[in-house]
Amino acid sequence: MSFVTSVIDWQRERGRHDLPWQNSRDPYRVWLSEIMLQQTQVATVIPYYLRFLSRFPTLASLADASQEEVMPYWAGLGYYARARNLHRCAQTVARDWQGRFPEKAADIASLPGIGPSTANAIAAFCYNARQPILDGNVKRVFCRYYGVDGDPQKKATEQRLWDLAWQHLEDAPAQVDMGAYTQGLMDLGATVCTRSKPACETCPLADGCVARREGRQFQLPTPRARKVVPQRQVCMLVLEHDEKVLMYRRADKGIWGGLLTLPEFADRRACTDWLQQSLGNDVQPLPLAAFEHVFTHFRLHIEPMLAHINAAPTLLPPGGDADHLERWQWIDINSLAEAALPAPLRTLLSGYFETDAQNPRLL
DNA sequence: TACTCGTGGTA
DNA sequence: TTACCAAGAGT
Repeated sequence: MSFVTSVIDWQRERGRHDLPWQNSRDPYRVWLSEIMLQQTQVATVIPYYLRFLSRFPTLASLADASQEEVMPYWAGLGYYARARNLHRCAQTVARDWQGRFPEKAADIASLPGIGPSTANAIAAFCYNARQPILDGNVKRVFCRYYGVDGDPQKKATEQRLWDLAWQHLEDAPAQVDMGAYTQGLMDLGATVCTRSKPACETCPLADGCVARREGRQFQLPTPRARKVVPQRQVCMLVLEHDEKVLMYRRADKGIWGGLLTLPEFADRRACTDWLQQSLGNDVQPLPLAAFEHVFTHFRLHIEPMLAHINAAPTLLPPGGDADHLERWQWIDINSLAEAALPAPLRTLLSGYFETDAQNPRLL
C-alpha cells in the first residue's frame, strides 16, 4: 500500500472530522481557518474562528469592512500581519476576481498572506488539487519517516522536504482524495507523530519509518538553534479621564501593528516628566506592578503607570508625535472589551477596570 | 538568507 | 522557570 493510501485510510478511521472548518468546501471558510492556524494551535483558534465567522460570514462582508473593524476580532491571536493581509486579500478577491476565490494554486498563492503551503492546502481542500502542503506537522512526519537531519526551517532542509512531499503524489494512485490526504498528514503529525512522546505503536507509517527503525524518533526533527533573546524595557501609562483611557493605534509596521496600545516611555521618569510638563506638577502617576511579556525574538519588561486627571487636557502626544494626532483617542473603558488590544494589555487593563463583579466594565 | 512577527500549551 | 514550538509568510 502506498504512503498516500496509508495516510488516507488512517485519516478516515482515526483522523479528526469535526473541527469547525471541516466538512465545508467554501474557500472563504477554508482560507480563514488556514490563515488563523498558521503557527497557532487548533484549540487556540477555534473560539477566534467562530467569532470571526459570525461577524464576517462571507468574503464580501470582510471586504466591505474597514481594517479597524476587523482587528478586534484578531486581537489576542498574534501575528497581526495575518489579519491585515487577510483583509487586503478579501478586497483583492472582491476587486480583481469578481468576488470569487481563485481555484488554481498558483493564483491562490499570489494573494496577500497566502504562501505556498497555505495555497496548496486551500486548493486541496476546496478543489481536490494534487498539490502537497508542508507545515510543521508534515515536516516532523517527513523528517522522521525519511530520517532527515538538519533544521527543517533551513532552506536546504525545507527544499528536501518539499521534494519528498511532491514525490509522494507522483507515486500515488491516479485518483486521490486530496482533502483526506492533506488532513490525514496534519492529523498524524498533531495526534500521533507528536513532538514529544510520538505514538509509534499506533502509527500507520511505522513500518517504513527510518527514525523508528533506527530509534531516532526522539532526536528528529533536528531542533532549531536558539539565540539568546534580547530584553527590552518600556513604561506604559494608563491615563484615565472621565471613564476613558488614552490610547493610540499603532502603525502597521512593527510589533502589534494596527492594534491599540497605551502611551509608551523609555522609563517611569520619562513618563512622569511628560505628565507634569503636559498637565502640571499636581499630577502624580502611581507605579503599578511591573511584568514581563515574552515574544519569539525578545522579552519585554513592562512598567505600567496609572494616573487620573479631572480636566480634559490638550495633549501633545509623548515623543512630540504631532504628525499622527489622529492615531490618539480616548477609549471608553466600557468599550475596552471590544477593542483591538494586544494580549498583555488586555490582561493589564482588565486588572484595573474589572474590579466590580456585579458591574463588569471590561470583559 | 536571516530576521521579523504573538501567544499559549506542554513537558 | 525554562525550552520548545504550533495548519508560515513577508521583507
